[in-house]
This record gives sequence, structure tokens and C-alpha cells, in this order.
Amino acid sequence: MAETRTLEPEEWELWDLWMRAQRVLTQELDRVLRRDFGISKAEFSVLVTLSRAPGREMRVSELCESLAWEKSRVSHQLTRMENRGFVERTQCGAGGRRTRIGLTATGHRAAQSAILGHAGNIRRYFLDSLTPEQAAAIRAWSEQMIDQVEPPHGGSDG
Amino acid sequence: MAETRTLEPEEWELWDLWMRAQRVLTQELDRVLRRDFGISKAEFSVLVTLSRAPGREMRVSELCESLAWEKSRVSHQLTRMENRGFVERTQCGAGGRRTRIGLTATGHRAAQSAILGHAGNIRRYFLDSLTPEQAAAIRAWSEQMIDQVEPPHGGSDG
DNA sequence: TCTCTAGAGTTGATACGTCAACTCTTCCCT
DNA sequence: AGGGAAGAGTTGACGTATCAACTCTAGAGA
Repeated sequence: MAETRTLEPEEWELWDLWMRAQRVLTQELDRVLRRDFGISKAEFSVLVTLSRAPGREMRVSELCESLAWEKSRVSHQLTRMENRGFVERTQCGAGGRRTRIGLTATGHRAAQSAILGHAGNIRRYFLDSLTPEQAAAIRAWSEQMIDQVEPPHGGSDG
Repeated sequence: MAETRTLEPEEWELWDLWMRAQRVLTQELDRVLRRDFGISKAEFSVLVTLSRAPGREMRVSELCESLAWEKSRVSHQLTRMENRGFVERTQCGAGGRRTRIGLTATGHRAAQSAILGHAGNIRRYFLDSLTPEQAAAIRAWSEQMIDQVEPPHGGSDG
């Protein structure tokens, strides 16, 4: 059980700073992606993942795994993207269920044009502003954090 | 104009790692806050800000300023919190408009109990896992990022 | 006084994300 | 074969976030 005391002003400031930095960065990237390519960050993630898959198609569960998203999030996102004509759900196995997620031509085009531009934006807003020490610190911290909160799932009861 | 090339695998990995770490951290904090205190991160932010204000009341625009949220976000949030009985909108000036945002007794209680607990969680999940070098790197990077994307608007240059 | 405009705040539409509940299929056990 | 659990995927409800459009008030200027 952790001790419960309020944060020192300096601690609070660091936390607040970090949260804000995070938010302005992701928000700005999302804004620019929308403005320049007409797609959202969520759509971009799905488009990229699908366009890298062999045959440009995957199952929902594979998409969940690759994106580290939950299945309902993926499903809702696919519904929205199906409505926009970026992906299509078609039958896969014998059961007649629509379990194959494919990229449409429109989706593929959108992915291709956005990938370069978004890479440039990630560079410009994130990577280029990082000193080597900062990059190392962020990498180490991120790894810790992911391990700490999301232990490589496999039954590690704690 | 930035050069447009795709990210090196290592660059992409850092970006992906950072995004995931961010997400698991904020998600976990939100989850725990909800579980232990029955309020969301957004509600927490508003409650804390209001409970620190003199008289425990503010105008919407002051709330916007303090939280660095946009006004419609604040307004929608206040509507939800008004429905939950955490805040109340009452008349302030002569015009009869409901421009004063006050904390209810319920809201104050919720804030008090959550503040300690959430501070502990921020400590446990974020601050405690930071080495001094990481803390310094994160602070410096955050400041850069905020300056870069959100230049201190308000005329007082310097 | 009348109008114009700027600012404060609200609202509706829409997208995103989570939880819980649901359907459908498969496959194991008897 | 019949029953039931497990897994895949969907759906509905709800909270959250953004944008654009709207209302209302106050204040400036004719």
C-alpha cells in the first residue's frame, strides 16, 4: 500500500507538464493528419496495419493484437471505416461469417498518401525535438511503464 | 518543408513505445480512479480545480484557462457533472445568466477523498518509476513540446 | 436610441473509447 | 447426437473530445 500524501508542488508540476506535453503533441499530430489527409489517427493506425499485412487483409483478432486495442474498439472503428469506404468486411471461413477485413482501393490510396506525410510529422514534432539523452530516457521509461502496467499477459497473477 | 521519408524501424519503435506507454499509464490511472472513487479523470480535473479556487467557484472561462481545455469541452463536462450533482451553475452578474460554477457539498467530498488517493496513484505509477535523469529529461522535453506547439499565447512575450 | 461587434457560454453533430451484454460458431464431453 | 463452454465478433449505452453554429449580453460608435 503506497503512502498517501498529496504531491509536492514540484511533483505536481512535473506531472501536469508531462500530461500537457503529451496532449498537445498527440492533438497536433491528429489535427495535421486530418487537415492534410482527411483521416484521423485511429483511421491511420488501422490503415497502416492493414496495408502492411500480407494480402492487405486480416482478421479482427489479428488487428486487435497488432494494434493492442480491444476488440470492441476495433469493431466500432471498422464500422466507421466501412462507412467511409476504407475497409470491407467479407466472408472468410465456411461459416459464412464476415471475419475477413480487407483494405479497399480507396483505403489503400489513403494509407499510401498519409504514411509519408505522417512520418514527416512524427519526425518534425517528436523525433527531431529529442536529444539522444531524452530519447534514451523516454525509451527506458516507456518500456518500464508498459511492463509495469501491462505485464506480458500470460497469467502472471500478482 | 520537412523531408518526407518513412521512419526507420528504430524510430518507429520509439514512437510506438512512447504512444503505448502513455496510453497504458493514463488508462490505468483512469481505471483506478474510477474503481476507487467512482469518478473519471476529467471529473477529477474539474473537481480539483474548483476546490482550489477561492470560494470554490469559478467562471467557465477561468476553468478553461486553468485546465487548458476548450470552452465547449468544459461546458459539456459541466453539464455531465451537474447531472451527477458535483457542481452547480448559478447566476452571477446582473444579466441573470448562469455564469458562476460552484462546487456542491457532494462535489467537495468527492474531490477531497479522491485527491489523496489519486496523488498516491500518480506517485506509484509515474513518479516512483522515474530516475532523476529520466525526470529531468521528461521535464525538459515536455517544456520544449509545449512551447513548440502551443506558444505562450497572451501577448506577454519574453 | 439603434446597430454592430466582441466575448461568454451553450448546444448539436459526430468521432472516439470502454464496458457489458449479446449472437454465432466450434469443439469437447457425455 | 445433445448440451454446454469457449472464442470470435457485434452491438448498445454511455462518457469523452472536437468543431461549427448558435444565443445572449455588454459595450462602442453612429
